[in-house]
Amino acid sequence: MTDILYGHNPHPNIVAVHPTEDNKMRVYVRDKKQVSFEDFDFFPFFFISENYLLTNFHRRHWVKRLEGENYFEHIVAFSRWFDMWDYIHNLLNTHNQQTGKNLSSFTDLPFLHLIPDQITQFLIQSGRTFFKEMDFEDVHRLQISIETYKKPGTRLSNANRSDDRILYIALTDNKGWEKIIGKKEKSEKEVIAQLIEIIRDRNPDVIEGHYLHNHILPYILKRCELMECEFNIGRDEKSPTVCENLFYQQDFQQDSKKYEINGRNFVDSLSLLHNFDASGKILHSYNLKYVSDFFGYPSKTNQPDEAISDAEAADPVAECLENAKRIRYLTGSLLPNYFKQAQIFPYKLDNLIDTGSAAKIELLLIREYVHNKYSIPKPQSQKQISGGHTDIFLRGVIGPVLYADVESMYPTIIIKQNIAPASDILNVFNTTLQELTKIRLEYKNKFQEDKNNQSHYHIQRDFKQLINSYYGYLAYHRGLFNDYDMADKISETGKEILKNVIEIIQSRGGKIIEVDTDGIYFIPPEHVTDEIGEEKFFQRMKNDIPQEYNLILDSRYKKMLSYKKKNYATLDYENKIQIKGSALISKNIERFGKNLIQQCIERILNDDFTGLHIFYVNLFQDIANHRWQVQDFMRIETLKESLSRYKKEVEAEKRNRSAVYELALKSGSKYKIGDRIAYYITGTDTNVTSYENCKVADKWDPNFPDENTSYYLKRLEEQTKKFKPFFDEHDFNLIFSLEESLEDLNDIVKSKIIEVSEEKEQEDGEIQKDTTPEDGGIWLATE
DNA sequence: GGACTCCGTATACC
DNA sequence: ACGGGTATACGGAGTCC
Repeated sequence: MTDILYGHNPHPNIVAVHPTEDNKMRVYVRDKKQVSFEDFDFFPFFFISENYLLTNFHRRHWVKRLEGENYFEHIVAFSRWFDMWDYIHNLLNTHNQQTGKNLSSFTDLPFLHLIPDQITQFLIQSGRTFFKEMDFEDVHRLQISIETYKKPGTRLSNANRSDDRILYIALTDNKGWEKIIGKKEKSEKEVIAQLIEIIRDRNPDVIEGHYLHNHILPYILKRCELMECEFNIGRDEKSPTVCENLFYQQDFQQDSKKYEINGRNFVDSLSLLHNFDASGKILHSYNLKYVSDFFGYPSKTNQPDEAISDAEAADPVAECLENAKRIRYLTGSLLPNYFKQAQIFPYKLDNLIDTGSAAKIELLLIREYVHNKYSIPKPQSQKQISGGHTDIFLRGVIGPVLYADVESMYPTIIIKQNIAPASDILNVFNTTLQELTKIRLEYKNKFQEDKNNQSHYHIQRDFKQLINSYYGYLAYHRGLFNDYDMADKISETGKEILKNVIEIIQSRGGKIIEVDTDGIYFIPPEHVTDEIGEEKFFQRMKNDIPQEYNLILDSRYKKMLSYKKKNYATLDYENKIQIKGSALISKNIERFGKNLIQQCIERILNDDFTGLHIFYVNLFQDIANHRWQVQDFMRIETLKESLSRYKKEVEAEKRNRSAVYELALKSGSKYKIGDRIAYYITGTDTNVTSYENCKVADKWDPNFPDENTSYYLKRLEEQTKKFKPFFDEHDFNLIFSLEESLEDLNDIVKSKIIEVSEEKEQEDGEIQKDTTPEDGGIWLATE
């Protein structure tokens, strides 16, 4: 039943939806080249639990008792959006009177469940979704790039300054059309008028830009405001509206503006990139040229027959057009993923882009429950559940190494064991997971067939993430259908599977290095000496585990530096090094420390101990003699709460003082949440209290360096200490000392491997407790 | 005053 | 508006000798 996944209404070719003034929903449909619309009834609704229904509400509404015994067993519907809110205000008042509380928001009413977005409500109610029966290229997408003038001497163009203005606007679309405006037009007002005319004429479904919400739209709207003209580009001929995303973080209001336009979708390539690289480890910047090149934009410099002249490169008009093309390329690669998702989830395209997985999963459930007129549950109260299994067996420099993992372990467990929330009577959870898995595999195969098609890669990647979130949803404290027992069952099953694989590897003569949740690093048995042997060994091993779980040989490595649980580095057969773990790559470490760790890992993995020694000596002396830049030793931290809240908490002794906040308070300038402050440690004593001895990085003067050398030398030692376990003490002291060795260190120093459980015994001097598996000691005796 | 523990925060892995 | 648990590093504050 794919209706459960796509919604039960087959209405094709929907490209936009918005509410009209008379409380209908206007649905725009693209047929070949024309866009038409039709208005449909819309009944705003919410879920409510018995006993809380109002008896004295006289505006038009319907109360429906839903089937089943889940907590929210009534749905209340209205003919007008305003009436629904009226009802809710009455609910709040009644509740406040009865309880003496002073609740101000519907989110505080535990007996009410409301989906706050009108369009999403409509899509749930009607079973419609966007883009059914359409191909991605059928959607008409327009890219926009603006070139602004800035007053000489200023850093950025400012729409508020009368001198600054829009010079050119470049427009492209996915049909290959391109246009520059601002060359012929006499005034900025004419440029904007021309822009509006073009948008209305071309009539795109999607308007795309880089920094669309933070730069392009606010700039254009500000200029329109100053010139007292409308930017009415909506299909209803209205202007964009701002949704001040007023989400409150403690006592501080953080504003992030988003714009909406009736009848079209605004897509900011920045959001797509942010979703692509949420951890911030892949992309080094969001600069348009950099990111489009990263995704493989065929730039002119790569095409010798179309050589780019210097004049052209410096031409702002050409550059502006080039930017629009780069946006088109970027969204062409990243947007199909959301196009596909929009066919499934009841969201308007632009809302879908910044929605989390839990919300998506939940709306699939709710849509089906509404369709079946079935009651929906409330969240279970929070409870600690078990997680994945992690362990480390060997520390040191080890090779060769294999990495095996159970493919999509948690989702597979859910499907194979038919796990679903107890409240999910209609079995939507498991059904949708299976359907989403099919789609993921379909796109994974498509990508295997054509590796040039990046959009297939992105689709399978995001669907994989979504599928993996099904486990997280079960333990999500706000999830209506959460079920902690089921989440527990999944992670316990996962632990068993992993322990089973560990035993199999050990029984076949392999040695485990490190395991985490669903993957295992191990040394193949000695008789396995090459890639073919490894593959054969793995296949034999694989036969020992239950067929429904797919164990795969994910990768093989020349060497591995195993440090602690979740902290290691690998060296592959192309000599590429990958470092993992917060102890080894944390952003919290100063740049010099990060460099040091990287050098240590690189040189240890390559047996270059002499080089490492020289590097260490040089670094030590650079620090001791202030031969470095503030960027090398400053630390950057983000203000995570408001200064007033910080002060309050410190005074109440609920929180420790912290250097960044003290600096922000001292400076007197206005800092807000999210601001980043770079600072360094001053003073002379090694063990200074950092919040009393710190300065903003800008104030460091290379001519009068006042950084705390002794503190930073201590930091240096702290980082090098991490590598102590890899050597005998004598060897370690040869590398990390200032003295010159008479011999070549590469001839005498050797890195070593330690059995971690043995080490534990030695350090603690304790009898080993039964925390390790009963067979843990058997194979340790070998070698 | 140093060594130790405890605790909260930040970051990373899967 | 918001998936989860497991793990390491680190600074501050309190405790003990």
